[in-house]
Amino acid sequence: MQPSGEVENLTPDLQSQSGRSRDPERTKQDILDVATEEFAAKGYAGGRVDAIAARTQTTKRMIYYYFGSKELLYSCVLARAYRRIRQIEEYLDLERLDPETALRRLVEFTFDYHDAHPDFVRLVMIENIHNAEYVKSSEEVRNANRPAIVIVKNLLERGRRDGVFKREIEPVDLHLMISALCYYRVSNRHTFGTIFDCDLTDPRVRERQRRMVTDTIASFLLTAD
Amino acid sequence: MQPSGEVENLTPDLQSQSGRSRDPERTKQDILDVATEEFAAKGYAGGRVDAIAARTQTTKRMIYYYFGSKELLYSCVLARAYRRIRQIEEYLDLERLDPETALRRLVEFTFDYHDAHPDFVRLVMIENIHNAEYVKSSEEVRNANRPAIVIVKNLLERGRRDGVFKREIEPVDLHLMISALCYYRVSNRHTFGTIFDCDLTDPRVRERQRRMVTDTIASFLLTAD
Amino acid sequence: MQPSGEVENLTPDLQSQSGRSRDPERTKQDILDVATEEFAAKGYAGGRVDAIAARTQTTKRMIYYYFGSKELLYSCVLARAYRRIRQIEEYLDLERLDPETALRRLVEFTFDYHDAHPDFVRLVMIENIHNAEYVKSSEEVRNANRPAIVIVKNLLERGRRDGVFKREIEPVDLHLMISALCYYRVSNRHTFGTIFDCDLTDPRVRERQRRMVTDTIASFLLTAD
Amino acid sequence: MQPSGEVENLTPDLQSQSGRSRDPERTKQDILDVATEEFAAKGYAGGRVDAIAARTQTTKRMIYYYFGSKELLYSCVLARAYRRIRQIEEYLDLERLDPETALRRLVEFTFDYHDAHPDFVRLVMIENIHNAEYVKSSEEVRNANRPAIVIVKNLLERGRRDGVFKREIEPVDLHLMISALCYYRVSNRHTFGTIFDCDLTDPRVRERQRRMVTDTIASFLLTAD
DNA sequence: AATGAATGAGCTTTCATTCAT
DNA sequence: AATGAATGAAAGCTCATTCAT
Repeated sequence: MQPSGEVENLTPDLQSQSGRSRDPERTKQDILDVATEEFAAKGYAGGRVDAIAARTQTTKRMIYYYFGSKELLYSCVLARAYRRIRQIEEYLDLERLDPETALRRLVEFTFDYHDAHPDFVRLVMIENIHNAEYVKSSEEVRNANRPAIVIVKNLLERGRRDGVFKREIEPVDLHLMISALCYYRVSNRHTFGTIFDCDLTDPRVRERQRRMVTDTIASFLLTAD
Repeated sequence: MQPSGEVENLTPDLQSQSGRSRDPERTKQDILDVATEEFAAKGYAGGRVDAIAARTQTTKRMIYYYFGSKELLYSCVLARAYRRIRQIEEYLDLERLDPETALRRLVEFTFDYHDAHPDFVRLVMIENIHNAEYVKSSEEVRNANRPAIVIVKNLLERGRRDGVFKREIEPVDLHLMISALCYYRVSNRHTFGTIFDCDLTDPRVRERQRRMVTDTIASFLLTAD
Repeated sequence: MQPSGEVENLTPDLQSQSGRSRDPERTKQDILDVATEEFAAKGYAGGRVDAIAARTQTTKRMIYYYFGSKELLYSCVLARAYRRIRQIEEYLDLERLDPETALRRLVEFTFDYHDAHPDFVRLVMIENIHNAEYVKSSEEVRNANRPAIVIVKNLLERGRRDGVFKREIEPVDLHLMISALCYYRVSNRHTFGTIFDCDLTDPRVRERQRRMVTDTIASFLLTAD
Repeated sequence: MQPSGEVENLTPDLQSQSGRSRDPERTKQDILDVATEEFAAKGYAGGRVDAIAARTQTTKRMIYYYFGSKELLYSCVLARAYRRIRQIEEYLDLERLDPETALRRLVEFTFDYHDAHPDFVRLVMIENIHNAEYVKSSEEVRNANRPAIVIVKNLLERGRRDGVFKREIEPVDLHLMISALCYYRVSNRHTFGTIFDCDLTDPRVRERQRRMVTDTIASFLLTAD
């Protein structure tokens, strides 16, 4: 396939010797990466096991060997996606900041994460189309994500105690608003962008909306009727 | 000959009395109603032409007779859904109200419409999964929905002229925020509800969030840093 | 495929015009015939839907169109096989004959039917390998075959009343013995024939065994310890 | 990584302590025991190498290491089953008994063996479904079982010489009848039991039929037309 | 001698669609 | 204008088996 002559990027991985991959864990991650793209792009029903296999170093048979079924593969994709957002959330470390700064930081982080991970947003969309069947069945996902509310709760209490936050609001409701404002512009990028003729991926638009969303949440908590 | 179990060539028996239904337009609407439910419930790829036919007064063959293909049927479903929200939007009649009242009314209407039409929300989700391919191809949908921005634009101008709205904000950004806050709690009902153990369909929750969302938008526009 | 020249047996069936069969009922029977052979030859698990399709005028798809699944096809094959033996049983008309003649006629008929229908015997073997799951589920098969016991019961009563039959015996036990003696030489044709080096399909062997089996049953009923 | 659901590469954990079992012969017997059950239960085509491995102390790989292929494993299962019935037959020791007693003993032994070994009966059924391909190929099986005819032949000759047996009958035919009457009630337990609503495993039924079968064979040989 | 990892080939089944009147 | 019958193509999945040490 490669003609003779100088070949610079001779990949030093052992795997292609006689077609067998040496590293099962790497193969599994490879499959998960591709499956994430496929399901995020086409949905669960629209995603094709064949298509995943074709873009992988392995065969379709290996997908079943490692994951058992299309459904189980989808579960693993989703579990990993939810695990990742949670891991990063832990780095936030809002406790040391004053309430308003902490709030702004939380919103900005949420904004940035959604903006940077459209595939995660799409997986969540797809999971909602399936009535969250997998999330309902996975205690892991539920447990891993609930702490998000605790973070918001602690922040709210601190802000109110300090007299900075003027509003009464349920932690879950605040979390919902922040999520909504960060999620929608990614999830509905295509319909909204098309209908209103604006490019939601444009960096300038992103910056403008990032400030607006943060200000909206802040102005709500910091004022009162 | 066939024992239990579904077999394709089940004679359609009584349903299509004497073989043909009298009213083609009614038949088409019937198909569209069922198709809307099916696509909203299962997505485009997950939706089954057979399943639509089975819950219709006609046969699968008629779907192809009237709509040509699954894709065209989906287009019609989407077109109708977008047409409907637009029709109702026209009743809003915000011009006669003072800016703040008009703004609150706009948010409340948007909130109520999304809350009352989860199938519409799901169709929009599905269309986004498909990268808005249909919306991109349909001038009708685009034209019918753009006026929404004009409404917001006029309202913003009037509010600023009157000195009521203190913020500089792009009409499209305001529309985005209102939509996001109303859409997310319906679109992500299942994942959000499951993870944070709250019922987003509960009337009390709805009322609380309706007020909160309206206040959030209002407080943003009516205040300044 | 056929070279030019005189072609005597031009089958007058219309079916092969443009590849579509005109007669669905005939197609179904065709599939059932081939499926009977396939399942009888290879068992349920060993039978291949592809193999059935290949020997049919239709495609594999049609098998699913008409029968829904491999399992349902197998059910239909079995139902038809049981229906047939029952239909023929009704022609026996033992009532008019004296008890001994009637008994001999019953045995001979049973012998001949098994001998002439090895595929039926094989289907029964296969059904027993599957613990009669289909027979258990089919009221039709059970109802259709139970009358066989009534025939035996009536005959036994008549024979005892007339003083011809000297033995006390349960109808179901007599039926079992007759069946066993007629069934085994067909069901175990291959192992028995191979091990003991005899051809159980040889007409002379069949005649000898037919007489023997009949005499065995008769001698049992007509004598007493 | 894998949530619920069976996946192939489940680590075999504790089972093969330190990776290797000490006793190869014991392992082989273990595999044969499980394989006998599996093939007897599901047939050759229906039996699964995976299922056998799962219920064994070893892995699927070992089955291939020791037996080479599914087919060879099946052969070994069958060989062992035939070897066993033969071994026990040798204990019969009919020579010392008078002809009628010996005959009754032979029938009763055959009856009891079949009744006690339904798996053997099922293996023979399965082998017949496969047209005795294995038995045909195995000189061992053929040689080991033919003596059964010699036993019957000697008995018949002795009985006729003594004037006790009145019938002319081929040894192979007598063996066939005895086998048929003992085999059928086990082989067709499920279909016969279901259709005629009787439990052929009930001890009282067994006793009744045991006597009947023995009497039938005896009455046939001891009487003449 | 023994084994964990991997797999090609082929299985049953499903799907949107068209044929033929 | 309307429809019953049929179907090609491809999907998800399973099976006995071999690779490579």
